[in-house]
Amino acid sequence: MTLNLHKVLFEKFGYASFRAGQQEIIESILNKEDVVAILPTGMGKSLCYQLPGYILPSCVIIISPLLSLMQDQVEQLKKLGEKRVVAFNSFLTPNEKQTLLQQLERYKFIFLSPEMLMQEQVKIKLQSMPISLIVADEAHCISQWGYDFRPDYLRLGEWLSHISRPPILALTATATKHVIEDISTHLTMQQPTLHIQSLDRPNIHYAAVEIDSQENKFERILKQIESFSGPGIIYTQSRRKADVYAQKLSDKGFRIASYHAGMDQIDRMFVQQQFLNNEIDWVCATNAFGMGVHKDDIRQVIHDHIPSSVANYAQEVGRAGRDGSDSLAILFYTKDDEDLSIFITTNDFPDESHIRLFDESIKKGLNPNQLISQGLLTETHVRILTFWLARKKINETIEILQQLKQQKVEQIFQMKDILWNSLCIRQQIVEFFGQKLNSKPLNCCSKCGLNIEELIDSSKEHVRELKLQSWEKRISLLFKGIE
DNA sequence: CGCGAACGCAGTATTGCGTTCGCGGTGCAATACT
Repeated sequence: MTLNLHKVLFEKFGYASFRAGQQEIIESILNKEDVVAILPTGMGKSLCYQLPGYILPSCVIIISPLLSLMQDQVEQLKKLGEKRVVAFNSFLTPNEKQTLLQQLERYKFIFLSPEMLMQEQVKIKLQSMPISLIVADEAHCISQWGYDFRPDYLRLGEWLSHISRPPILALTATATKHVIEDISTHLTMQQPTLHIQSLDRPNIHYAAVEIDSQENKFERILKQIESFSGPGIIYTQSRRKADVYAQKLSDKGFRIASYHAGMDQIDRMFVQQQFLNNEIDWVCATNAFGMGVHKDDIRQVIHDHIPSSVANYAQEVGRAGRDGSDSLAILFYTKDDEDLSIFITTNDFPDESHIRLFDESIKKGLNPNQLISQGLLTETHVRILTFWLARKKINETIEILQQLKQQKVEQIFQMKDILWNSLCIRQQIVEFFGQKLNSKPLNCCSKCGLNIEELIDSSKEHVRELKLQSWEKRISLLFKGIE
């Protein structure tokens, strides 16, 4: 078995050895176990389902949260020479969809959103097909988005009960014990095998800096990107601020663009591509930016606010330093940041009046979409309430949503506490995810003592080494291609 | 909730002040229109 795996690894992917955790995960999958795998960003998660795909007899279904992520992975597989790969999503025309649906079993790797999986004709088709493996990519989304944003994530359990259920693999970079439980519940896992790598990223150095006023934040960020270079991401809390900062920094001569959900899909893809191609050095973005951005040499992640949870923070800073070289995660906060964070994360929640309004309109047989066009409810409200009121009584729904809202507020306080107290940031993050930190790197974080000058030197040195390495690697791949 | 921009007013300057208004994250799919 082991020999066989290495053979496939080399022949299909061109690697001589596995990275930490990969082999164990793949062996569990081939052993027909349900698996929850937690691998830090950049540790080769996709290989964990791609390789078994070549060994297992039938297809692999990958549930993916973002269209851009699907497109990326499809392209990646195509580059490896795989033709039997497809993303079944709304980029397809109705005709293309019908055609594809009729010949879906021809494909080896099929990417879908949870929303698409819930569609009746997709359900029926997948019921009739042999499936070897189901993968939940970025599985923390089940917990993070399912309850109050994209309820189709919570419908996966019901969906799974209607197909001949193969083993399931859940992949993520960040999950607490609670999130792991959520994942296994909603993916109907009985006793999943856990493969958990250390979440600590020793080459990421943390800093939290208090700023006396909102107005001074920009000047401080400017100073920051002048002294410790990019490429990097600046996270802001609003779309407008992302645009304003990007404009101001662009005027100062930085190669930068903004990125947020208010932009066209095309523009967003363009910015991401420019960043990956080193045509710009900075992206100033809301939390819309990041998932699926496979850029290895991100040197800085700057925050202009307090993130809405430790999990979000870990995801965002985790995008730095995938190449292993020293990187900086620096966060600027003012004491009043939390007010806006609380407002933004809880504002969308349907309250009791929304819930009763929705319930009454359903009982009267009215279409809830009317309430949207009257401006009484948002689309998200309707989606969330449709989900909960179909499963819970009205009073239970009110209570559940109130609790969820309260949890959101608590998550902000947890984040704030990590920044404000005097303890090591790294240690607190690692412990938040239920792990133990064995050792701290030099220049660990702003609370342990951080010398940014030293970081700049060492990061330059490491980048130089890496460029040499990748040159050798490129040559070896070239020869492989000729053979 | 809390901030900043825009507005309105006074009334003889190109500013000052109080008030109102608008804004504030994350995505899918499908539809309508060019």
